[in-house]
Amino acid sequence: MSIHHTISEKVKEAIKQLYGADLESVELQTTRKEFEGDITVVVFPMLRQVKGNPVQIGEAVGEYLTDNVEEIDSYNVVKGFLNLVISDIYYLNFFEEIQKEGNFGFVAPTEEGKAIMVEYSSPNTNKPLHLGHIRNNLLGYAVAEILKASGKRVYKTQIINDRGIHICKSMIAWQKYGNQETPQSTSLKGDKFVGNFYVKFDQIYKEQISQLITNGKTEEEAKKEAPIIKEAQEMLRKWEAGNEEVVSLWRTMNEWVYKGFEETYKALGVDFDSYYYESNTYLLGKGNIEEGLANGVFFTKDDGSVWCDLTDEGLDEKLVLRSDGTSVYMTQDIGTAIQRVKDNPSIGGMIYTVGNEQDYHFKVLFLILKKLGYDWAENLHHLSYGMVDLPTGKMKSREGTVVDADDLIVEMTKTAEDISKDLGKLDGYSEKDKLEVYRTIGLGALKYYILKVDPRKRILFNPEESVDFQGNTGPFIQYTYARIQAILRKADFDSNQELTGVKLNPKEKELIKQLEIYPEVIQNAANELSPALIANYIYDLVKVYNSFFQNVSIFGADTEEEKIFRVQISGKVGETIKSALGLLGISVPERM
RNA sequence: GGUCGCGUAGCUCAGCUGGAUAGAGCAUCUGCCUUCUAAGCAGACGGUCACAGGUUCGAAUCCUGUCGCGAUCACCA
Repeated sequence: MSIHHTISEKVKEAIKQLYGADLESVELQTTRKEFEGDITVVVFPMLRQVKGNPVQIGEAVGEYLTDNVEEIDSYNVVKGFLNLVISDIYYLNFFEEIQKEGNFGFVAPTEEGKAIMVEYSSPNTNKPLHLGHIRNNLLGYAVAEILKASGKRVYKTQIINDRGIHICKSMIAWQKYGNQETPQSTSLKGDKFVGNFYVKFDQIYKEQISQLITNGKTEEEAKKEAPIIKEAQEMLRKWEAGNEEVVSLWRTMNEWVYKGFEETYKALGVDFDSYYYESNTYLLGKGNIEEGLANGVFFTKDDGSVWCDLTDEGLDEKLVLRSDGTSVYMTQDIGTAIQRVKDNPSIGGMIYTVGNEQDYHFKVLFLILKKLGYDWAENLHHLSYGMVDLPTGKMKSREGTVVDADDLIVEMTKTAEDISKDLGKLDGYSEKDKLEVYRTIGLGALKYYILKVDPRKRILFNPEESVDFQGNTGPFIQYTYARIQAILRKADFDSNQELTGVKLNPKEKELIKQLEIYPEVIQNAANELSPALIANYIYDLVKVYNSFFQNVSIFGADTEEEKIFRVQISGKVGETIKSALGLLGISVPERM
C-alpha cells in the first residue's frame, strides 16, 4: 500500500474519531520546498464536513497521524496546510524494494483484456516523408510504447495511401520523362526518386496551364484541360479497371517507395505490427452503409446520395455515399475500422494519429461508428496534433519548402558531431563508435524537442538554430545518463549489498521521492496519451539528480554504506532515465 | 458567419482532477573545473497568466462574453 493511500485512510479515521464526520476524499500534495515536510494534507476541503478553525483541525489531525502512523515522524501546520514529515526508514525501504525490480514502473501486459490499435504515419506513396511525418511518427510510436508500459496490449499499424490521382501523377511523369531510369540506376533512395517525378508532373502541369491561358482559356478551363492531367485521370481509370500494364507500373513504383520508407523508419527507430493498404480498403464500407440504412442510421436523398444526420449532436449532415453510388473518404474509414476488428477481434479500441486539420472528420467518424452500434466505438481516440511550421511559414511540398525527414536526421547528426568535436569528449573512440554516438545524440535532440511539447500546440521549427543541447533537451538528459555510467564503471565494488542505518540527506530523499512517482507518471501519460508528461518527468528527475550529483560526493562519502547507497541510487536513476527515454523512442549512449 | 483548438517572463515551453509567494531552459549578469564527464551546478534579473465579468474560503486552472492567432465547415483525401 502506498504511503499516500495510508495517509488518506488515516486522515479519514482521524476525522471520524475526533469530529464524527465522514470524508469522501482527502486532498494530498507534495510539500513545497519552502516548507518543512514531505506530504501535505489540505485542510480546507474538510471544512464542508467539519465546522471549525482549519489550523486547529490541522493540529488535531497532525497529532493523530504522528501517533498512529509509523511512517510519519512529525508535522507542522501552516494556515490550512498540514505538512507531514515522512521517516527516512520509509524511503529507504521503498528504495530497497524498487532496487530489486527489473522493470520498475512498467506494468506487465495481461493476456486477457482488449488490445488497442495505434495507427500512425499514414504516408502517401508519391513523395518522401517530411518533418510533419516525423512529428506524427514520434507521437504515434511513443503513445504505443507508453500504453504498453501501462499494461495494455498494443498493435501498431499504418494505412498506406497507395492509390488515387496523386499516385498516378508521379506514374505518368515517370512514364513520359523517366527514360526507364530506376532508383538503382540513379542511386537515389526510392521514395526520393518517385517524389522527383511528382514534382516533375507539377512543373509540366503548370507550364501547360499557362500555355492554355495565353491561348485564351480561363484558369478554370485550363486546369481541367491540360493534357497531362487528363492522362493522369485516364491512368486512374485504367488502374481501377485492372489494366495490367498500369497496375504493374504502379506496383513497381510503390515498391521503390516502400524500400525508401523502410530506411527512414529504421533511422527514426519506429516500427509497425501490420500494414493496411488503401488499394485494398478503398472499396470497403459500402456494405456497412447498407446495414446502416436498414437500421435507420443513414437516410437517402432524392438524388440517391446517402447521408448521416448528426444535427442532434450539434453537427451537420454528413455524406457517406455519393449519388452515383461511389464511396467517399468517410465510407472507407468506416469500412476500414470495422474490417480491422474483424481481422483481429481482440481489438477493443483504436487510436488514430492524424493532424488536427482532421478533427471534424474523426469526430464524425466516431459518432457514426457509435450509431452503428459497435461496442469498441466507445474507445476510439483521435490523437490530434498541430502543424509543424517553419520560420518562413507553412511547409508546402509543391513549393519545395518542406524539411525532408532524411535530410533532417543527417543534419541533426552533423550538429551533434560539431558540438562533440568542440568539446572533445569522444577522443580515443573509433570513428564507427563516434558516429553511433552522434546519431544517438542528434536523434535524441530531435525526438525530445518534438515530444516535450503538448501535441495540440503548433511547433515552430527553426532548422537554422536547429536544436539546443542545453537545458530541457534530449542531449542534456542523455549526458546525465552517460555520466552515471561513468560512476558505475568506477564503482567496481559490490554495490548490491543490503543497507542498514543509512542516513538520508535532503537531496537523497528528494531523489527517492522523484523515483516514487514514476509508475504513476506512466499511468497518467497512458490515460492522457501524452508523451510530453513523460518528457517533463525525466527532465525533473534529471534536474534533481544533477543537483544531488554536484552537491554530494559519491566516492568521498563518510561511511561505506553511504557510498554504496549513492552508487545504488545513481544506478537506479540511470535505469529510470533509460527506460523513460525508451518510451519516447530515444536511446542513450554509454559515454558522450 | 458556425464549430474546434491555442493565448503563461524578451524567446521556447511546464503547471495533474481549483490550493501556499505562478515554475524551467534560452538570452543577459555573478560565482564554481588538480577528486565520479563544466553538454554541468549555485545564484541574480525578468510576470496585470490576452482582456472583462462570474462561481467560492481560494482561479493560470471551472463558467460566460470580448479580442488575437490557427484549423475546419466539398458528391477531395
